[in-house]
Amino acid sequence: MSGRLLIVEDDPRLGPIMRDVLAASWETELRASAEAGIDAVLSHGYDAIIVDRRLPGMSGEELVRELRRRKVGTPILMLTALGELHDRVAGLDAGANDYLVKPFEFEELSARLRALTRDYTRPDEGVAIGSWTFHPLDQCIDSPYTGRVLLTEVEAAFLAVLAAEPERTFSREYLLSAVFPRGESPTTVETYVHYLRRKTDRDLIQTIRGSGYRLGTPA
Amino acid sequence: MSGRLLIVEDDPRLGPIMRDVLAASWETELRASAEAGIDAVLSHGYDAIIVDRRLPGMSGEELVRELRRRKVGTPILMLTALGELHDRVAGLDAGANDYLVKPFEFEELSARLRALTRDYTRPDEGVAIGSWTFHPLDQCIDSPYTGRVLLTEVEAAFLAVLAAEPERTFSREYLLSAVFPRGESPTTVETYVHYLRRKTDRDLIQTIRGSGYRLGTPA
DNA sequence: GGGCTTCCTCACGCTTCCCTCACGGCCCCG
DNA sequence: CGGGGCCGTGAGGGAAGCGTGAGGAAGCCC
Repeated sequence: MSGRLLIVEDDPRLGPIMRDVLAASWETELRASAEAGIDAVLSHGYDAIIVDRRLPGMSGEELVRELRRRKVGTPILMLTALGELHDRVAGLDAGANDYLVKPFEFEELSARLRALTRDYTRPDEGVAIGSWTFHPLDQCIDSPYTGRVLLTEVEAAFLAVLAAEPERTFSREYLLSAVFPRGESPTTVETYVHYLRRKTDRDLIQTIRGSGYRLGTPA
Repeated sequence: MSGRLLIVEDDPRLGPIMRDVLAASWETELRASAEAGIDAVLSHGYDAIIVDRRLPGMSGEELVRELRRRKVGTPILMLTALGELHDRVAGLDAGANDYLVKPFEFEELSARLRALTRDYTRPDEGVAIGSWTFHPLDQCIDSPYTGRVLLTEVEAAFLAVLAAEPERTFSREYLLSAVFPRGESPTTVETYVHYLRRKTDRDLIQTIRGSGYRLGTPA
């Protein structure tokens, strides 16, 4: 199982087929409209997304643009019946990472997904967060001033999610589903923000009132 | 100029053409064999690599595999005359990030390179308002002089409406119905103009007496 | 088994924000 | 120059969102 995959496809035949075929190697989820897709991404988080270019209402391209605008960095593969050059260019420039023309073979789709989600840079050196250095594998975080602080498993997982995309603001629901797979109480998020802030410093995690939390120093 | 690009291509006609065409947006370098390509990568570092699948001696696929084995994470686009499915799958599984079949159009090659090297984590540029830069999603506004100011939800929504059409003068009623869906008191508009002016500077929003408000830069 | 850490829930209290209102100043017109 | 409509500004009530401490349940190590 390579991770979580979202498919945004309104074709009532192709959608379910893709979902079922790819279910062999992915935890797949299917949505039939761009709006539903955005909702899903913002509240759950995926490792890859397949988007049909032609969707009822908001198009696949607009969907991609909206997600990129919201700083969602998840790899996106765009799917289309149109093989024209300018369509492909437009799709890629909207923010898609790859482009596949229908009809396609599932084996190629699988290979492209694998290529998109491969992670070549698994840093062991740690991630910089403000003046701190976070070591996900060692579950600790260093400061040049106050030294090293050990984190618990959940604290480290929580911070890792935020650190994966430092510029992005994560909603409460996203964090909840990303860190706590079973539906925990929403206030748990606040508690762990509190723990991390107490262990490090108050400004490590920023509150965006009404939206969620994000890392670091906007000032 | 998007960065440094390495082309590994032995075709004495196609290689130089690619190098010259892509030189418009990349600092390009050309190598004619896999071995020379590996040398170049290990000693220089690039932001993207184009590899022909068919090369004299060591193949493009082996080249990719070797680079990945050495933990080189640079995005690689593979190029080939072979359009067969199993070739494409093999190329991607070797570690290439994308695959383009000859003959191709340069515009698509460019678009795919752009897609491969795009950095989603860089902060978006925001909307310019006078000397300020407004970031709707982050709910903040930057000034080169006084730094960043955080806005509340309603303040940001209010400013977003004005910024959508910077040249337009918005009536009080329009702003009221656009920002405050339920019919709020008309003076609320004045209050939020006031909040925004206090947080930024007096000239950010201009009063058009008898008509409404518009964004700065009067002339 | 006892004491410790960790994980998660809950409820109280506080901060922040939203919106209203009333007063006072400014501008333009008569 | 005086008056009336417009607009700016400060204070404040109410509510939503968030922070924080206490505490119970479960696992771990002695």
